Amino acid sequence: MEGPLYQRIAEDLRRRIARGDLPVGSPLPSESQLCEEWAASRGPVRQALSALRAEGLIGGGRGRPPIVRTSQVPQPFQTLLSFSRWARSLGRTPGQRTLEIARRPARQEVADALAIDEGDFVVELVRLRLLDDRPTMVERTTFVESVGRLLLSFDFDPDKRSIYAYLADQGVDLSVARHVFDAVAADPTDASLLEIPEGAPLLRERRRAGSASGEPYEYSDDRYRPDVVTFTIENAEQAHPSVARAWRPAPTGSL
Amino acid sequence: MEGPLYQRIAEDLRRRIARGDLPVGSPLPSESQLCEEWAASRGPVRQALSALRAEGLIGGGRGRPPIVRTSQVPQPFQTLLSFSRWARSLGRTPGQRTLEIARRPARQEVADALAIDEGDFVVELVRLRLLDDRPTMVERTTFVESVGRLLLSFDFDPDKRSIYAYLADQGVDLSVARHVFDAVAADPTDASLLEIPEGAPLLRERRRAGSASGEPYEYSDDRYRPDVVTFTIENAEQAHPSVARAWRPAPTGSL
DNA sequence: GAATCCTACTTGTCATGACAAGTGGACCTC
DNA sequence: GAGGTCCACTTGTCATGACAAGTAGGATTC
Repeated sequence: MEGPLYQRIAEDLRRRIARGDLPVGSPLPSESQLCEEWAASRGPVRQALSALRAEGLIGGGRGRPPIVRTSQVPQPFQTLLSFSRWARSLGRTPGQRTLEIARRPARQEVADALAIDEGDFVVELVRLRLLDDRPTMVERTTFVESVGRLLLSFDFDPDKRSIYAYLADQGVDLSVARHVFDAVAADPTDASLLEIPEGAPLLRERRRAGSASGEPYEYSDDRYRPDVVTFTIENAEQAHPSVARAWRPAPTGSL
Repeated sequence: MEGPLYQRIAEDLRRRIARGDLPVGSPLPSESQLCEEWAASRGPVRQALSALRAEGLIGGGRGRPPIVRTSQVPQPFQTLLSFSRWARSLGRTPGQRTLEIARRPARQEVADALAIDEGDFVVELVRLRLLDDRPTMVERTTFVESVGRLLLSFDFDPDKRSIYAYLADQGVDLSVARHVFDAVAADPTDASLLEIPEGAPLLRERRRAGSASGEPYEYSDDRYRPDVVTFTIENAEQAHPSVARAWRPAPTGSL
């Protein structure tokens, strides 16, 4: 383990919480105990605890020791980015049928989103995503060519493996994303793939994702059956909002 | 000004930034200067700067002074809660036509959301919301009776004043909310009010808001014209997500 | 003139010490 | 036993001092 002392302390505590060594509801070691453990002064120890507090992992306050609040902080970024990872985190089985993968010139809308010129080559991927074998979402993703060419390689099968896991292995840094939600009517393709009437309302997520420096790598137009998937924002006056994609088990799910 | 020193320092800096005394892009006073100003040690000063950094107000790093990044931190909670406040923050003119305000027994779905029994009395409010006189959203809001009775009072006109501002004055503490997004087809009422064909896709936000202790006060079913309003989530791997309601000026807005 | 080096200044990290404020339990009193 | 008091222990806040790491600009060298 490297880095500053306070980060090592925080990392160690995070691991102990995640592994259940420090179960939910149990108190953390007191500051003075942590100081002894690490032969550190209170500065780095308090900095580490402050980081965990900001992540929502621990609570507590003056006079009482910090309490473990939750064993795992939700990871909204990965959850919103990868359909298959999200499905598995819910204990459901993701599936997919790749309908088309093509290298072609970018349309205007795509070029705008990816900050390239109209006509520049991009790699487009159209997939039907399934949840427990039920048609759930039609995904039309466009990658800039430098990233997309990795997907055209012969040793990658988009029906077997997560695209994002594969791209991460290849060194593609996807770490910022912007999701815009609206509603659209199902076009004939959507309707036949999702097994709904043409014109039925679909929840559309348009996503642009890219590197930390803001360079866009992918643009996607995803259309969900609203009776299967919803998106949720939890919001409090004095806290950071949390966002999540939610699966709707019953036809008329409650809020 | 009261409270701990570091909070007073942070508050003072926030005010200086908000008032334009420290414009966007300009460097803050160095830590040592702040120490002199406040006759404080580096501890509280750094704690204050750290708070501003967490709020996204300032940037900077080792070796370079902190830079003002933005003069006002977005307030996603209020922005998502109050339509009129959101509209005004965009420089647009909100409008509204109250179609119905009634005291009646709760339906099943509403009772579930408000954690009351079916048949308990609630106050329902149906409003058409306008943006620059264009029909934008149909809002069907239900309040628990203790809150709703405030709206039935004669000295409140829902077409003149923000409901949330009024309720806040009356001591109603709305500070946590949960928003669930999906898509629905416009029913005949939606269609005629929003001036769209029946069956057209609408972006639906179902919102439950309540007190900090989790007691629900209102449940709302809001249906937006997707060509006017979208919702956006900005997401980064190592940062808290930010959420916003967005106005779509052009018929085919870009991402 | 251009590249390099050096230096003053900045923030990041950590140690040590001190006191205030709040909690919870042991203890005592009634 | 009920209630109040006291005290040890916790975290919150702040001061002081030190060194590391990074930046930016001037001085030096080529």
